[in-house]
This record gives sequence, structure tokens and C-alpha cells, in this order.
Amino acid sequence: MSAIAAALGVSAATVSNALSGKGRVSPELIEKVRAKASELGYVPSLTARALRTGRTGVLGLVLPDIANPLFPQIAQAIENAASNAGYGVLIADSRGDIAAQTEAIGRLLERGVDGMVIVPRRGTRIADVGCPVAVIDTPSTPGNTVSADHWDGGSQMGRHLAELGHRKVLLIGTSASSNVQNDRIGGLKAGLGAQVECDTMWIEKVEAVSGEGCPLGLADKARAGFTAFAAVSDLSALRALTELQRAGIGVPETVSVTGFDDLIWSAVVTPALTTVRMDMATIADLAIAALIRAIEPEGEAENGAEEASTGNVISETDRVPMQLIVRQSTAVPQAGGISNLHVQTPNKPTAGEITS
Amino acid sequence: MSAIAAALGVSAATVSNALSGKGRVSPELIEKVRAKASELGYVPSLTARALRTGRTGVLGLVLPDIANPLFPQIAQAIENAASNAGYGVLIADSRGDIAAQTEAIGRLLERGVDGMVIVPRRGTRIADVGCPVAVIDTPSTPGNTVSADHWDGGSQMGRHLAELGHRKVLLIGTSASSNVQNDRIGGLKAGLGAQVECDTMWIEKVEAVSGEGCPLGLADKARAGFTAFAAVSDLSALRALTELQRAGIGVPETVSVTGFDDLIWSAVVTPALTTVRMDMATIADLAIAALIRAIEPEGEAENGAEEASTGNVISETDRVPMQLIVRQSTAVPQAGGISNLHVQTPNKPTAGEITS
DNA sequence: CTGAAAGCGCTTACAG
DNA sequence: CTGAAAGCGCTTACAG
Repeated sequence: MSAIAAALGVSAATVSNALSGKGRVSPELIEKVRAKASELGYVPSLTARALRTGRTGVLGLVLPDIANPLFPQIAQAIENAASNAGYGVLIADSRGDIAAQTEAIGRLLERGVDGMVIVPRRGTRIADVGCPVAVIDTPSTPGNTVSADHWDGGSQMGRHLAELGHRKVLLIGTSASSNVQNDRIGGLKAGLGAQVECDTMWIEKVEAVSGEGCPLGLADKARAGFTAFAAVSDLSALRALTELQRAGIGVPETVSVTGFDDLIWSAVVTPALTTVRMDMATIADLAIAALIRAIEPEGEAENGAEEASTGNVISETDRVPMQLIVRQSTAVPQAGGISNLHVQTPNKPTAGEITS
Repeated sequence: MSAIAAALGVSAATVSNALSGKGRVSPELIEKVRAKASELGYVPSLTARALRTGRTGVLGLVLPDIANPLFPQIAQAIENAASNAGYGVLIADSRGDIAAQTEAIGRLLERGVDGMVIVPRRGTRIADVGCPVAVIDTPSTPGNTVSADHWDGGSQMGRHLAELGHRKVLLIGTSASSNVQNDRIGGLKAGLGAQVECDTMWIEKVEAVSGEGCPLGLADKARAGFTAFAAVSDLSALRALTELQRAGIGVPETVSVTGFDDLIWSAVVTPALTTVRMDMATIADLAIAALIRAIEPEGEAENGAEEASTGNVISETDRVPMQLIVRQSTAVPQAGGISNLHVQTPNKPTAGEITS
């Protein structure tokens, strides 16, 4: 910057004003400064700017566990939204335990992030940290900022299954203390309606398995009359699908298996999984926008409503609809259990049918 | 810092020296400064330090595609290694195309990262950027800094399959231009040995499928005598597994399916996948260590050898061994194709057997 | 062993 | 419309 100022015989202040468009500088000078800047390959020092303005232009992303299969979707969406808004993204891994989450938040704070996006660990309530925070959890969690409408996603799936004629459905979850899972299950039950019988099975996470793995007894469930297995995550759905297939139970002609999240493999397995997808791009855009509103001093006076009792945690409770992605034509078999009524989808690959 | 100095009646320089242990300050004063600092809840401004020292303490992580299912493993390992070394990690997504990769690198550079870890897109040769770069690709890629020994991983898998008696193996890859995949396939062939017949099938990535998906014709291959399907990624292995199961071909009693990378679901499917795992923790540690060696001015004179013709790209070509994880007891059936010679693994979950 | 001074590169009131 | 000055919070030679 001083090089530009020297070359042009003007002051650094003028160069700064010209480049930022803040101060009133004559159009001709602005042009000259710009030209010189690009000629000299000028790259502003964001560090110096940060020291002066007190803002680093960096946002933190705190996740319960980076190893989570959903992480790629989240990270990609946040990174994209942030970089469109001119912000960088620093990652922090809570590695499971809650102490590590606090520590991770602390590290980000030390690095001077202007705000952070937190996907909290189950049951964690994010307290007031030293900067604006957008929480992505579920609409039913207090202090949530923006998230997918998991309940609605569940209800879409439930209606879909009910419409296909399923009357006995097994819901599969992994954590009864997860707000997300409870919302999804609540939605599923509501969508299935009162005349559909359903049970909920809470399964444990598998650490390491060999051979036949850790069977859930799903074949018995199928024999007991369950025709649909609705998992609250694609990972559980995949576990169910392979266990059923292995037991010789045809999917989807005998039973249907559905998941949640549209993880990368769900379109790739045979048969592909019917699932519900979060609109992470929109969620990320809203989260970043909320953060920026809190960070950048808008001309207007402060809204007041935004920063209520939660302190820095922005509570707006935006609900972003989820998308049902139907990949199996999971019509329930006729009473009697004939297994080949199912109309095979042609082999030519076609785009997954996406409903609303 | 100035608050501490004022409270103690010393200079800011002394506080700085006391806290950093650089200058020679009397032990008693150091203690007093420390006490005051923690009493005042002093948090040093990393921004100011960065401006002064020219180093930000932040490393960039550039990935070909954050949506890649391997991303969680990589990001977690890098974040962990970096934060142990006192560095933060800024992420950048190349979102597939090569222009975006260049742009992502540029954004990180503008933010003043001290160095970066790049997992390059296939076929990309990382040129000299403005800071130290550690490249994670394959040992056979020129300019590679550290990576798993994919060839060795393949050969471990090949030997394993050969020992189990497989004599006709189908290798499955998705990209003939990928160095990683070619290394893995080269290793597989070498490990299988000359007396094992093998074909390589290059399959296309599935964008979106519905119903029966996009079958690879694997059932025909099984009928043609292939008894093992060795994919170079767990994703392809999963695709193969579900397609074979769907076609009524028993895995593992009729054919075996193996993958690579030990992605999260590979232990969860039935039957669990035999796979090969990268030691990402070690790879990350080596990458970060190499970066730090290049960033932090060690007392000694520069090594010379490290920064050869590649400019800032550190070429050390460390090979980190891979781990074979046997989850299926995939003994090949007796000649004649009887399908129930396979000894079922007991249902009790046991830890996956990990070999070297 | 300790302190005064300069400066990293910017931006922001404030004068002119 | 343009410039001189101060200062963000640190660290690093250099004196004392």
C-alpha cells in the first residue's frame, strides 16, 4: 500500500480510501490507484486490517465429531457460504467429548474469529461465548438459530410410506437423547398416521464388527409383519438394508428401507435408498447471514430482538424444509406377501425423483 | 498486555519477554507477570503477533472435493495434528474443478496462511505457491510429500486374497487417471501373484440412480468364475456388495468383496467389508511436521535438500504403511462352487482383526 | 536484568 | 477532494 502511495505521490490514507471506496476520492485518482495496485500485484494484508478494525474476517466451524458422515455436506456448505461472503472458515473438532467442545471453542476465540457456527453435541446447550454464534441443531432446541425442519422431513417420509400402503413400520434410531432423531421420529409417526402400527427400535452404534456383524434381528421383524424399516439416518438404513438382504429378504419387493440425509452412498447401493435430504446450502446461507448481521455494524440501530437472553447466541429459529428423495418404488406387497408384484425400475440410470 | 505492564509498573517489553520466555527476565518477575496475566484473564492477540512476526499460525487445508467421503478422516487428522502444534486450520474446497483449486489456494494465501496441506486433484501438479506446501497424494507422484503407501496396501490385500485361495479376481476402479487407484491396483496385482487371473473394471461414478440403480453386471462376472471383487474404494465395494446380494449371490460364502479406506460404513454393513486403512494420524503428523520445519526458522542453516527444484513444495516422499483389516473370513469355496463351506463367524461382535 | 523506541500494514476520525 | 497523524497489540533489536 505504501508502495502504491509512493509510486503515485499520494498518501497511504488516500490509497486506502480509493481501494475501499470509503472516503470521497476523485474517480480519476481511484482509477489510477487501482491500476497501480494491480500493476504492483498488491495484496492487502488482512492481518493488519484485522488488527486495526478488530475483525479478522474468519468464522469458526465447531462440529461434534468431524468423523461424522454428514460432516462433508455441512463443511462444504458452510465453506461455500462463508467464502461467498468474504470470510474464511477455521475448523475445530470436538472429538466427541464435551470438554473438547469447550476447548475447541476456546481455541477459535483465541484466534479471534468474528463469529462461529456450532453444531452442538447432543444435549449441549451453547452458553454465551465471546462472539456471535449460530447454532445448527433442530427447531425444537432452545437457542437454535437455523436448521432443517427434521420433524417435517419425518412427516414427509411417513406420509410417503403410508401412501404406499405400509401398515406396520419399524422406526430405527441410535440415540433417544438426540433432538434431531426425536424430531424425525415424531414427524414419521405423525406422517404415518394413527392407523399405521409402529415400533421404535433404538440400536447401538457398532464400534467394530467382523463377519456377520452385529445383527439387529430385522429378519424376525420382517417375518413378524413389518413391511417398512424407516431409519433416522442413512447409516442405520444401510445397516438394515444389508442385514435384510443377507437374510434373503427382498428389498424393496418384500420390505422397504428408508433413511435420512442422502449420504453419498445412498444413491449407489442396490437398491438405492429412499431418503430425505437437508438443504444444507440454504441452512448454511442463513447461518452465515445471521452471523454477518450480528458482526457487521449495519447502519441501523440494533434490533434488540435478536440478542435476547441467550446473549450472543442468535436465536431466530429458521426452519428449512427437507426434500424427500424417492429412489425405491416401495409399494407394499399385496396381502399374502407375494414378492414379485414390484415393478422393476428400468436399468437405465435416471435421476432420483425429487419431491418438493 | 499493557494492562499487565501498568499494574506491575514494568514495561510491555518485559511482559512480552516474561510471557514468551525469550528475553532474560528474573524468575521472580516472570512469576509475578504470569500471576497477573491469569488474574486479568489476559489473552494475547494473535492478530497483533501475526502482524509483527509475519506469521499467522494458521495452516490451509485444500481438498479436491470436501464432499469426498474420505474427507472426515483427513480433516480430523490434520486438524488434530495442527492444533497439537499450535496451529489453526483454514479449509478450502476445490469443488471439483481445477480453476477452483487455484482460486482456493489464492484465498488461503491472501489470508496469510503459513503453509498448506494440499490433497491435489487427479493429475494436478502443484506448482510453486507463495508458501510451504505439503502434498498428500501417492509416493509415486512427483512432488508428493507424504502419503499412505497405496501400492503396499494393495499388495497386502492381494496376498490376503491369494492366500484365501482366490484364483480369479475382478479389480474395480473408478478412474484410470488416478495415481492413488493405479498404485492400489498395481499393488493388488503384485500381491495376487502371477498365477491368479485378474481383470480390471473401470466403473463410472453414479450421479443419481433410482430403483435398481446402475448395475455393473457383477452377477455375470460371478457366474463367469470370479470369486473375489477387489474394489479400490469402499464406496465401489459397497456398490458391488449390494448388487451381488441383490442378485442372490452370497457374500462371503460364494464370492468375496473387499474395499479400501475403511470408511465409516464398512464395519456396519452385513457382511462387514474387509478393507485397507490409511494411517491418517501418522500421515497428518508427518505433513504438519514437514510444514513446520519449513515455516519455523530452526537454529540450523537451511537443509538445502528439502527445497529443491519444486520450490516451496516439500518433497520428502514419506510412505506410511497401510493396515489390512480383515472382517470377512473370505475363504474361497471348494472347486465346484458349493456355497456353504464357509464357516460362519459367530454373531457376537468382535473387534475387526487387524493385521500389521 | 529491564526499558524506551520503532515498526509490522492497515483504517479512521480529523484537519485542511 | 486529499493528507498528516494516531493507533490497533504485539515483538525485536538496541541501550542502559
